[in-house]
Amino acid sequence: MPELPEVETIKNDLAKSLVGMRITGLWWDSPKQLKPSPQMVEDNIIGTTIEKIERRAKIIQFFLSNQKILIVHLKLTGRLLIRDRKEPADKWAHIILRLSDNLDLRFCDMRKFGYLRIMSDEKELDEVLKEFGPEPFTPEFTVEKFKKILSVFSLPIKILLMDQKKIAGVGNIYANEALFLAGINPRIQANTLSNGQMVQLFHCLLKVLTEGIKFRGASDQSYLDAFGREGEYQKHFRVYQQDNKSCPNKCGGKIVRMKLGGRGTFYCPKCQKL
DNA sequence: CATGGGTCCTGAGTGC
DNA sequence: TGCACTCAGGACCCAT
Repeated sequence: MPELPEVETIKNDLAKSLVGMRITGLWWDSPKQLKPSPQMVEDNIIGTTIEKIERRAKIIQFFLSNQKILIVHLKLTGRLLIRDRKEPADKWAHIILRLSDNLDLRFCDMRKFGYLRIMSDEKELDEVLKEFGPEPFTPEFTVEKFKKILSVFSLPIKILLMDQKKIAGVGNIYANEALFLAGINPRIQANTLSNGQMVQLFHCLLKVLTEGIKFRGASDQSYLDAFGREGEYQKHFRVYQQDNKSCPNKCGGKIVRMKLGGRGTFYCPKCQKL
């Protein structure tokens, strides 16, 4: 599933290839995934030029020449593929933007949880984006800010890490990996971590996110970049989906899978004690 | 503020 | 071989 590193990779691919392109058409077979409605999206994008493409949290933003912004959330199984129009149809393609130079931007989504949404102006976009917590890799994401957030909540630390309102962009893969690297049990209440543990976790989180970007994301089930290529980070998972394998720290223990907040959670009981 | 449940959706996996 | 069933999960919504 696309998290910060995967969405960042896709955004960079798109920015490289699509800035300056004109949107000439829209095709869809899944109306619910075009918000607020297919007609509204169509009316606001046709004939515009893509001026800038950015990412905030797991959301990709296309800034258009008419000052509207098209945002995309890939959720669990969404893909954005740049294709030549004559290339064969992609599996699970539900929305296609027709672009200049005979290009398609194909939104494919097996589970149909993702969406495209047109924002009428920057103000409306800001209303959405301001709900997110601090963005990793920006100056506002400091160790002090991180510690402050953790100290306010008694939630299990893994649930806090994945809460987009608290910290932006972190999902299940990178939360599991960061907690393992930091040697912190996913169930521990955030506000009971020691200063040292919080500092450690801050650095481990940035480390795994950096690794994820370096390896162009993790293709554990359905993720592909904008050119249809798999990422490599799944080859470097320490604990995510590694249940029953021996702990990478060679502690002699085995990685265990449990449920936390309804989500698959992977950890080493010996290295990440409660 | 915390916690737990339901919702969206469909491919993959299991059991018979 | 095929049918019925369960499971997975990001974000959001609701009730308690």
